[in-house]
Formats: sequence, C-alpha cells, structure tokens
Amino acid sequence: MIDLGNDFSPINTFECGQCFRWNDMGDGSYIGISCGRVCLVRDNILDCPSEDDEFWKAYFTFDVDYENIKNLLSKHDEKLKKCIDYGSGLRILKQDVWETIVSFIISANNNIPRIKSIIETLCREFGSRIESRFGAFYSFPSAEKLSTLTLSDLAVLRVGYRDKYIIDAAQKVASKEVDLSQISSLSTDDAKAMLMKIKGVGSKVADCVLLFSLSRWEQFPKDVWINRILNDVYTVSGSDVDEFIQKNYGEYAGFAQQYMYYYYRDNNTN
DNA sequence: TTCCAGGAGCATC
DNA sequence: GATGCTCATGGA
Repeated sequence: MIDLGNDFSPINTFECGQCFRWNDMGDGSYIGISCGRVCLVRDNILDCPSEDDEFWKAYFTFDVDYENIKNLLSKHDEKLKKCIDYGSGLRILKQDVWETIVSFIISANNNIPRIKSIIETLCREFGSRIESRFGAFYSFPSAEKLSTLTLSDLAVLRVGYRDKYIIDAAQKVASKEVDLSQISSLSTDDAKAMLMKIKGVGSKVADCVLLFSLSRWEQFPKDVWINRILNDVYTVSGSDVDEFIQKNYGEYAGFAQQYMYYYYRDNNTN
C-alpha cells in the first residue's frame, strides 16, 4: 500500500493519453499493469504487493515537485493556468521504454480507444499470463518475443500498416542495434536519434518515448491536437513553434504539453 | 459515403 | 528542409 498523496488524480493521470494499460473499474478505481506487475489505484491509495513498492514509486515519479512546476508554468500564462487547474493531479509517468516505443508506434494516425484495444490484443496473444489477486492479466511482450514473429502472426492485431514497424522495432531492440539498456545514459539528442533508427518512430513518437518513459521533461510532442491548440489558442505555427515552446515553457515544456493536450481534448479550443 | 484519429515513410523539389 | 501523397482500420 502506497499513499499517493493529495496532489494526485487517477483519472487525470490515466486518461490524459500518456498510457494505455490502465482501466477504470467502473467506480473511479483503476487497475494497471507495467513490467509484469499489477496494481490497483483507488482514490490516492495504490494497492500492490509490498515488494513492488519501490517500482511503483518510481513509476509515479514521486520525486518530482509538481507544485513548483505548476507554479512556474502558470505564472506567466493564464491560458495554461486554466489547463493546469483542470488537470490538477496529473502525473507524467515513468513507463517502460520498450512498451512505450511500441505503444506510440501504434498510436500513429490512430485513436485512443483503438490503440488500447490493439495493445490489449498484443499482450493477450504474445505476452505472459500473470495471476494476481485482482485477476489474470497479460504482460507486455518482450522485444525478443516479438522479434520472432512474422507479419502474418501480427494479423490478429488488425494494426494495419504499422505491423512492419512493430517487427522492425522488435528486431532492432532485440539485436541491440537500438540498445535500450544504455539509452537512459545518453543525451536527449542522442537518445532521440537512436529511437528514430526504428521505422515508424518519427519525431513525435520519439518525443513521447523521451517524455513518458525517460523523464526528459523538456520534450514537447507535437501531434494534430497540439498543433491545433498552438495555432488556435496561441496563434503560433510553423517555424515559430519551437522557439515559442522553449521560450515560454523551457525545461518543463512536456508538462505544459500534457496539461494543454488533456484540457483541450476534453474542452474545445474556442 | 466521407472524415478522422496522440504520424511516418517516401518521392520530389 | 519543406511539401504532398499514401498508408490499414474502425467508429462517428
């Protein structure tokens, strides 16, 4: 059992589009799985086997001073303050790198319900069965496992043209051409370049991996929503965008991005 | 039927 | 480096 504290919101954390394997049990509590570990989050209490305490504390980024970040970001930006108030209690998770790579390859030109559905099928078909006191679940399949599969094996996922990207990612990670055991020690630029050696990983997907699994908080993934927000709400576009982000949000741009994305996805940009 | 979804690869300039 | 086209799938 872990107390996640007052500045934590399960719905804002799990429904903001950064993760795909947390499911609402119907009463606002969530069950999730990561790295073969299952836990239940009800209100601010995380229920897990005691030996997993340290794992989940790292996963939920307990060491981050959210109050400070929220104050810094909202100080000079009233529009962003509104987003931060709406998404208060949102935490940017530190997820498994491999799982995040594959999840965001699948996310390309796709919608969140279908992304979740495809990932669940991927785990059920190719992951390992895990028995927990909350029931049976399936782990996310390893790169080694997926590297042995063919395109026809993946047909069951109905993942479309992204099937070949999943295979490419699995083969490059399993062969250590993309060495995930080293990636956290690389500079952000070098890590991004390594991730983009994988087919299906472009700039946006790489930024998501850097932000959601490697705690590179200056990253600001730009998807169709964010581009729309920057254009409609902040009237910046094209080559001005990167300078705007760096100047206004700096080392915490990723948090600003998440608060914006979450708010305007739920409330239109008007 | 057409449009859209947390984009990326590729050709072309 | 920018631009335009195409890529599976399924829900609205």
